[in-house]
Amino acid sequence: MFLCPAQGTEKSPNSMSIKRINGFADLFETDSLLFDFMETTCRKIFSDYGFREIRVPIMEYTQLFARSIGTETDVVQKEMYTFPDSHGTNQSLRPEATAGIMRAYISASLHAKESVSKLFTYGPMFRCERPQKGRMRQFHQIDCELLGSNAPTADAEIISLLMHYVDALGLTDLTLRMNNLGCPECRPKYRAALVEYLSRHEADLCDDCKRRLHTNPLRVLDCKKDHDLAFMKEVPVFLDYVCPECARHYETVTGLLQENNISYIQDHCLVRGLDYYCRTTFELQSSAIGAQTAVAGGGRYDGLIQNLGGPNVPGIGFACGMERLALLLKERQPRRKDFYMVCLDESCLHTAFRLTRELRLAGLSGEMGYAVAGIKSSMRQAGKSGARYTLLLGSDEAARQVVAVKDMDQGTQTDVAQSMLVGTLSGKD
RNA sequence: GCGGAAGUGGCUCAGUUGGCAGAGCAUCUGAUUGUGGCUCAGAGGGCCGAGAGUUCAAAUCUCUCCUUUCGCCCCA
Repeated sequence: MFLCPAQGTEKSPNSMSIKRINGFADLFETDSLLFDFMETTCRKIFSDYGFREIRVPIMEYTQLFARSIGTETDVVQKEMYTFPDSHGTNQSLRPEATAGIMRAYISASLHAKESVSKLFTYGPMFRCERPQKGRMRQFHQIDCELLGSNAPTADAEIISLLMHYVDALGLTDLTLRMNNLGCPECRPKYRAALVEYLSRHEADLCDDCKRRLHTNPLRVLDCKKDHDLAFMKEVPVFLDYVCPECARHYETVTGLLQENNISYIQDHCLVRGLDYYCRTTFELQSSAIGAQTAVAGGGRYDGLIQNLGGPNVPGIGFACGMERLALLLKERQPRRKDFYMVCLDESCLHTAFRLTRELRLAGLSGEMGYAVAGIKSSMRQAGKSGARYTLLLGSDEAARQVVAVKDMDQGTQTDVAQSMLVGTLSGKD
């Protein structure tokens, strides 16, 4: 201790508390229960549809994301957490899950083992954006991918699953928006026509859209500022450029949705931020969660696996933002504990510990006070724990240890032999 | 990366023209009640985000920085 300098009133730097990283959240019980609910419901429903869980690493080589998401996207350009490994090769925390799943699919040659692969995962993703409501730097997504089928029924099944899932969570007031993005045959023609039209009105576009016109012209379509401009009413629509195959595919998908009472809004302005999407595109929106309206989004990505060096296998999938779902979910109550063990006498502490352990091994849930406290504060703790039964363990005049079981709902109290405790509490359920 | 707003006990926030740092809730203690929830009394707990400046005097005024938050951008 003599090495320590005299402590004055100055605060030593070591005593400063370490802060949480901006955009990274701590989830305490209330939020944690919401995530547990979302995950449990997800596992149940997704597996009912034949999807299997896959867990992929949260880091991949940066190149994987660059090639799948698109080198020009903001996500790749400036939002990824990227570090060199010991050989100097860049690796990144995943900003989304699809790329990693595609890589795993190719690595494991799943296409050779089964014609169709239905996979889902959920977990943390990382994007270094400015945090705001519904947008964290570490955020969580549920991700669902259906690989190996280009059939419209696959598209409809994926959307049906998504709608089933949010319904099971008890969410209403969500809007499904749909659009057809076409294929590498027809989309470039539309894109060219759009750029040609918008270039003629470039002077009237907002500053963001002037930039978008060159980086991602389809994005101009869903600009909030320019949407109501007069010349936007005359903007070329994709429907006039779509090839017959894409048109037929999309009509079948939307027909299936209509037949099954899955309502949606046809939104010609709906586009995706990531490069790999084609044909069927959809987004699930809510107006109740702030500026970030998208709760889930997805679509078809038929060329992606081949682009990543895999076989030419089509795919469709979606990602669902769990923080955004959580904003819409009602608070969930923790499961009620069966008992709270109060020890009234120092000589009973070991017995209290043993009885608590026996009750737990028998499948009952509960806690015990760790030390003998005053009856008042002990009862207070018992009350706060919310447990159904308070167990009072103490010694009588003959120094025998006795347990009293108090029913916290009815206020009744009965003495119970130690050997009967498990049976008594189990029987009361 | 760019804007707006806000930082005062654990939490939610008052704090007047600059003049001793406050309330409610929570926590703990005590009283009362049959051994918890109600009521009453009391206590602990603060570098007023950080640093400079103005002033006899700054939580308060000025500047800088930091953090948080809501938007823009982007995305789920």
